[in-house]
Amino acid sequence: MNLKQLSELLGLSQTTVSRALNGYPEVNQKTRERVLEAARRHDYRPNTRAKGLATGRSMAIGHIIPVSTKHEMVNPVFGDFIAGTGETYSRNGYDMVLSVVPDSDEEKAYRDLHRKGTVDGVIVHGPHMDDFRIPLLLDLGLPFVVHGRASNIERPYNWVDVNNFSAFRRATNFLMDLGHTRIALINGLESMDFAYRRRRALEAALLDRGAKLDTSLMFQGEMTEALGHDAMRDMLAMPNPPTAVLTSSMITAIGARRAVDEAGLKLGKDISLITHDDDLGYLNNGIDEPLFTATRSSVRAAGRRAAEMLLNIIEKGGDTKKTELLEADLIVGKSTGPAPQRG
Amino acid sequence: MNLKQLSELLGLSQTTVSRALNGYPEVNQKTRERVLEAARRHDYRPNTRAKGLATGRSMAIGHIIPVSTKHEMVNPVFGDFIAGTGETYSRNGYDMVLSVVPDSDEEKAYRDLHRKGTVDGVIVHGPHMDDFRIPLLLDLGLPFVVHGRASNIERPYNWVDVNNFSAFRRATNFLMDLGHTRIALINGLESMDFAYRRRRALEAALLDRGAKLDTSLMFQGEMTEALGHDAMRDMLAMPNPPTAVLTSSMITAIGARRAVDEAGLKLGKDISLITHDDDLGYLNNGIDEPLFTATRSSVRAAGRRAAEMLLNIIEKGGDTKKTELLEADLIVGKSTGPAPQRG
DNA sequence: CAAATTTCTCAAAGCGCTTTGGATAGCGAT
DNA sequence: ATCGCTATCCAAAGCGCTTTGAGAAATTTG
Repeated sequence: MNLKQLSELLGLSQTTVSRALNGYPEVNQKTRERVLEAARRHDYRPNTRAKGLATGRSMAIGHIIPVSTKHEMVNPVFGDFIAGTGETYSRNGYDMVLSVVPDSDEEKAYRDLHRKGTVDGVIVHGPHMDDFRIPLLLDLGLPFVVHGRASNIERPYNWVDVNNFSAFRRATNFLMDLGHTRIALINGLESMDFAYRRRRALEAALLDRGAKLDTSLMFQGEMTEALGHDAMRDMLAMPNPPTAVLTSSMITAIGARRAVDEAGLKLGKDISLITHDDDLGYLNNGIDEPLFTATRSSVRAAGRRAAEMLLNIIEKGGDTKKTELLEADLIVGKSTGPAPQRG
Repeated sequence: MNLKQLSELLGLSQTTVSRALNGYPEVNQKTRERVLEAARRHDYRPNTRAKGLATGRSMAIGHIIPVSTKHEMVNPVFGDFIAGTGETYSRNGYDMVLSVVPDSDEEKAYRDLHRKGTVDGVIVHGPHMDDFRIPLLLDLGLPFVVHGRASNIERPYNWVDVNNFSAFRRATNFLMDLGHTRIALINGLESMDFAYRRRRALEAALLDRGAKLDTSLMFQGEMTEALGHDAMRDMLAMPNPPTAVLTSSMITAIGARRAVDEAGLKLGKDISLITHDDDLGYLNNGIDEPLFTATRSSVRAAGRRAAEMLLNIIEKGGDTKKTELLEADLIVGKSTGPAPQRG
């Protein structure tokens, strides 16, 4: 059933039927009802492509996921993030189109999405400190929102980010209040902007109180369980191990905990740990009392906000760039305690 | 730059340019080269919607992700699976469109995707034993491939699945060879087909050797860390705890390990554990020696296979249904050992 | 050299929708 | 009766592409 058939069936023109369905005023109330009723009865759905061709809109938002041949890993946070964006899209009649491309083709993928008119806008994931995608998209003129920020980029753009700096500063201060001064960091790759900010926050908080940052306690890498485990194991084997550790993800925290267990130590007593918690559905940090003390910020909620911002930009236009900084909660759990006294 | 402009620029008709670009034979080699060169130089990309409208194809595959308001959880496996499908799609010029919908609207979502012509086919995730989506899609006539199977459905359909039954039977036999007879199962929700099959496999393997299945050792639920932890903790508190446990996911296995650690026991010595491992990028099961003994099958590879099957069906047609059963590897790691002798 | 093919190119229709620019009818006002 | 509105409706153009059905030019054949 298409528009033509529907209109013939009703004895009306396509124009009138189209207007009736799309809520234009210049159509009699009676006919509008007749049209709506017929559309419902025949389960009429306008063809997306035809509609898009006529309106110049695609009613779709793109997400590009680069995969590297070296470390072909999908960010575990990704599923929850797009669950958030996706909710917003479908509530507003948009589709989400995902492109999984080799990272060497990433620029081409954005250009194609734009030239081919597949999407009305895109969301950029996991920005690096100096991310080429931002100037690229600004130049293309394709509406976009970045989940995160890129420290080295001057030109304004739209973003939604969690305040990584304040979160990790608070976490550091919390540990120092408990008497910790040797604080390690098991971070994501510091070419990623969020990781860079977290490290800087730790550094700043330590300096603020006259403590020093020990670079031998700084680890970075893909945030796997193995990274957390190996880093923690190596630190515990040091002559002078840290008394507290910050980790950038629940997954690395779990790995770190394994190393602590293996060493026969107890988390929150022998060594303290604070992790960042993206509040992923399948990895919740304890129901009643949280397992880990954590800086928590729902990545799913961030997805919702980013999508809302993008749709708003696409529909309302407006040339001033929008930004939104989400604050993380500091949730106190069982993994932190006073710094142990050295004998 | 669109077709019209490009053809005017070349002094050719749209017909000829279109044919030259799409590789039709009835165009002079010289002109074809001229056209291709001009298209390249002006970075011409045909508009997706216009092309789709003309051809009746959308060059897109849909994935529908239902979210329940009760347990709004995104399957952690999902990210890797669509990484697999997505690779195949983009290699073949297809887009992937994702729809996140409240589970109450799921049927409508499939119908809409079909009526609106948004996609040429869909992939169905996580089938239940008696999944309404399969007859629905068969009736709609929308090409689809199921990742998994639905035990209670008779009509043939296309699927790609891992052999859950043989995997869990092998795992059970492996444990029994080590002397274990009290074997627990921490499963996914048994309304899910894969979970049902795994339980049946355990049951069959036990019966085969004259052992009995103890229903008090059977757990099921969303496969979270907490499920694994709580189930294991409860079992260890039993008067007669199991000596071995099967888990359905790495995440629950991690939770189970935590309970074992908390009880001061040692995995692979005091209690054995075999988990199913979907070989997720961020959760790899040890580099050199696997942490957990596991039945391993890459969900990403399954995604690739499912996508290839679907594209093949869409392009080649053919009415006989295709199926593909992937075998899981049994990987021996540190979490299993001989059954402890009771004092 | 004319006729029959083959090769190459094009104009125009069509995909299913929106939107522009009228047309028509009804109605009170002149 | 005429005019000016307003309220409704419609025919047709257009979005950017593919494809059908022909025509012109080049080539082969008798």
